[in-house]
Amino acid sequence: MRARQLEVFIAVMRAGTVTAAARMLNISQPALSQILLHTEDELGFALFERVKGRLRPTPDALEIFPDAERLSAGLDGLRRKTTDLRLGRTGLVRVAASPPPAMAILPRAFTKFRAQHPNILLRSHSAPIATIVDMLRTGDASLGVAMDDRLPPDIEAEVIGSVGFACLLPAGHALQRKTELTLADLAREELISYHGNTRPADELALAARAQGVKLSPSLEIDVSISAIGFVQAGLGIALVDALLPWQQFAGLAVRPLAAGPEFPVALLTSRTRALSRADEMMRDEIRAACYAILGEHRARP
Amino acid sequence: MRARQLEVFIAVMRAGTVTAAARMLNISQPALSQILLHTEDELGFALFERVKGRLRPTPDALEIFPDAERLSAGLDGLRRKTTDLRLGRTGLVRVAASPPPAMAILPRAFTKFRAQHPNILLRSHSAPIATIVDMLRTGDASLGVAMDDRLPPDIEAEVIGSVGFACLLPAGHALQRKTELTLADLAREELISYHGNTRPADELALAARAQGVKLSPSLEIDVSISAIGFVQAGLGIALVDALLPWQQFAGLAVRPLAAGPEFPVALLTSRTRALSRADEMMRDEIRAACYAILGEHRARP
DNA sequence: CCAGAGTCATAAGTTGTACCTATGGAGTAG
DNA sequence: CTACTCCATAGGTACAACTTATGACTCTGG
Repeated sequence: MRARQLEVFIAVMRAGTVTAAARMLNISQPALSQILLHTEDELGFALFERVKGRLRPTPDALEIFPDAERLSAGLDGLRRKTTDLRLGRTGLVRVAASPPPAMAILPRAFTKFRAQHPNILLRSHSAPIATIVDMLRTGDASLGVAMDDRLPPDIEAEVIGSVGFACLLPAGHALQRKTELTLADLAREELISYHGNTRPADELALAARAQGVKLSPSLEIDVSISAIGFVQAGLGIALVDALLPWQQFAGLAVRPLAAGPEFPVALLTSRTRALSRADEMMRDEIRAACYAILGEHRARP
Repeated sequence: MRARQLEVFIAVMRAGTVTAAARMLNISQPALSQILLHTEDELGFALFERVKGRLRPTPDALEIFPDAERLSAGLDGLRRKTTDLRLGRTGLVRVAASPPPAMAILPRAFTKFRAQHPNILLRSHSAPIATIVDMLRTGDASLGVAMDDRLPPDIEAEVIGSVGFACLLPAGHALQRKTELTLADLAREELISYHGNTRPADELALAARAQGVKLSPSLEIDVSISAIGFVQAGLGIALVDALLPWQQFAGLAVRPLAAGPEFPVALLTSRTRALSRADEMMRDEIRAACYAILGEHRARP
């Protein structure tokens, strides 16, 4: 099985039809059809049953699909790695992070790192946690920073700090007079917060129940940074992580949430991939930057 | 990077020289040299430094070597798996069958199959017909064997034989002197047979009416094998399928029922699911085993 | 029941990869 | 200097991977 045959097989399995798979791979339908037929001929057994002009995977195809996917992803990762090597000959450190740490922690860590290692190329990816895990697995990133420490077993999560919640008030809101807010203060407010079935939403609900408060989020978001626009528009008070540098944004006031739950800040690495020396140095800088920034939070919240 | 380029790179890394690597891969030295040069050209950076006519790996080559080795090993593994699948050396065959064929046909079919394909995992489920149909639909089994050919339209039933009824007499019963029994012989006996509204019960009643005989089952069972205990306890004569190897059980005498109805023996598959190659081979073995066993029945009933 | 949109397969032709054999240049060792 | 080893180049063949054009089949909506 050649690499191309692997790609074609996977595309057809994912797309369901030859035509759609050909579109995915940006080649013509007959080209893909030929490769598929030739692959089956070489393998000696059918990968798909042709029934009423459609394709249906055979059990044999289902059997090898997971391996094929893993291998193809590995090949893609290697291709990306080689192009990275071509471009940044002296080295490349890729960090994938959720938006809050990407905006709060990485700028400082990258600044320190760049000062010490000026010719190492740095790359930052801001992505949701699932993508970060995927990038670590394929080698598209070697370090990750996220606000969750419950991760698959092949990902190592080192908790390097924790941060509470912040309340974002529209400019001029009455609650702005208090230096910190409690869940009880928010009971009758219009709330903007993480949508249900996510970890922060669960923890907020849990804390509210424990304090005998009933919260009623009326606007749900998936990433905290998207709250900014809604708060500026006066749609309500946002309950989000306290890590993002909210002070930088105009039109809103930030107040810490007292006695609320905490987010862990975790440094992620793949257990199946070794770190380069540059990666290790970056890891140290991220640890230090996180420590420093959380210290500033506590000093001047 | 194509798969072949990966193999060539690894061979050169391991062998140290182009010539030795070409020998390892059983190709000519110029062929391998070409592939290597072309690979470097495509990658955009050198994998080897040419110094004094010899090759020395560059740091970049060392960087990607572990990934390349892992991927190449994975590809080899997939190739081995596919050839195993083609030859039917690997896989899992799950057969769901009613108790009579499960005990009479599957042992022989599995024995033959195992002799030819020792590494294929076999799994047998003994279940009532409704469960068999369910398992075929969900993919929990790919083959079914039952004693009924009237099945839902999404289940294909191939009749591979038919078998009559057998009478199980308690040891020492008066009728034991006859070599075969008729429905008339059973008219005034205590009978153990399938409970009403099942196909065998209906067919028995139909045949009895056609022959002007009135049967009076006094004990109803759902699966034929459960008759054994009742017969051994002297509760009556059982009228059951002749397929199960009743001779194996002590304390009862077996006599064929003459001029009685017949059970079809059907091989079941789902019309919406394809068979793996291993499944197909097992299907052939089941057909053969059924043919052989029914032949033995006719020869020595 | 037919027209149109979708499916997959086939045909014919182009390009480039992966091989081959034959040969040349360059370093090393006797 | 010669013989040996190494790698690269030249020229040619077979096949894999594409292209466009086309046909056969199935489902669906008027």
